Amino acid sequence: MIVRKQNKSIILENFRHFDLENTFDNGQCFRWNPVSENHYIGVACHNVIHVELIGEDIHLYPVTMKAYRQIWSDYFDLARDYDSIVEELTGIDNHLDTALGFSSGIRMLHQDPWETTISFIISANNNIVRIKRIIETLSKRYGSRIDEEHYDFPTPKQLAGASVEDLRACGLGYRDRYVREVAMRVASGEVNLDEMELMDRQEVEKRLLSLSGVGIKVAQCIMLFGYGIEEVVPADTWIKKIVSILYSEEIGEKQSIESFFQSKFGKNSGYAQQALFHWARKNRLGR
DNA sequence: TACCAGGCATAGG
DNA sequence: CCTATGCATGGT
Repeated sequence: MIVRKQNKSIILENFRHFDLENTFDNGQCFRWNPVSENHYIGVACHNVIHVELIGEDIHLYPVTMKAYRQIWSDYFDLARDYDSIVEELTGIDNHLDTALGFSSGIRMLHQDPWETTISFIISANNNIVRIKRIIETLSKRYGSRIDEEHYDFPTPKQLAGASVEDLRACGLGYRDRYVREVAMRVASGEVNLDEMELMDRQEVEKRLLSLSGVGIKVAQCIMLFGYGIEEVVPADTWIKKIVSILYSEEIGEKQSIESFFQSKFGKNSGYAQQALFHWARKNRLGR
């Protein structure tokens, strides 16, 4: 991989496996928006950052070489060899092959556990457009200003400063008290989401499930998108629909979707799940 | 206009 | 242990 700096940009030359739409509009993140087909802008890691495909190169800006090494290489998971992941997943199953073709170039972002936790509490029984709107409102009202039009995701203390009524006014619906309770527990230090980075899956899952508004599906999303635990398979309505339509003959009578995926697709089941989710949602499977 | 959305907490069996 | 139900709000 050739990385070079030009003015205020970091340029990844001739970079493979980074499709902007398939990465930023696949339901893993909520603060990225298109400027044009080959240009997205997002708020992540306390910054506003552009990602633009120019020719065969990916441009990240404004980014210093130091920030690239310390923050963005990890956030965009740039060191990972996605070609080998796709290669390992190809040829197992016709449906997955179709989904992988449609969902090419997805990168699994390494997102902040706190932001991921609150975001996926909000995601419960909700749609992606509305989830994004709510998170934008929370950031504008309680987050720190980054530039003229962008606000950072609120810190635990900033969010804990909002009452349930304040939160309800952000359009959270019945999830207002979940968000408040979790913000209070994290702000007080009773729950430390960062130290959980070092724990194993079982312990992370147990702790996440102790948070109000976090059930198994939301916990799995937080583990996959916030803690980089790749083998988890969040089973939302789309994945359940996929299984019922495409794999009902194959899956065991009382087998969980996760164990079905893991036995079929192995350690990269989380990636397989994300490709199938994206393909099903964009093609309105079963509708 | 109904139905649905990256489900959860709670009550009842 | 299990399944059933209510839930705020707005997108489609």
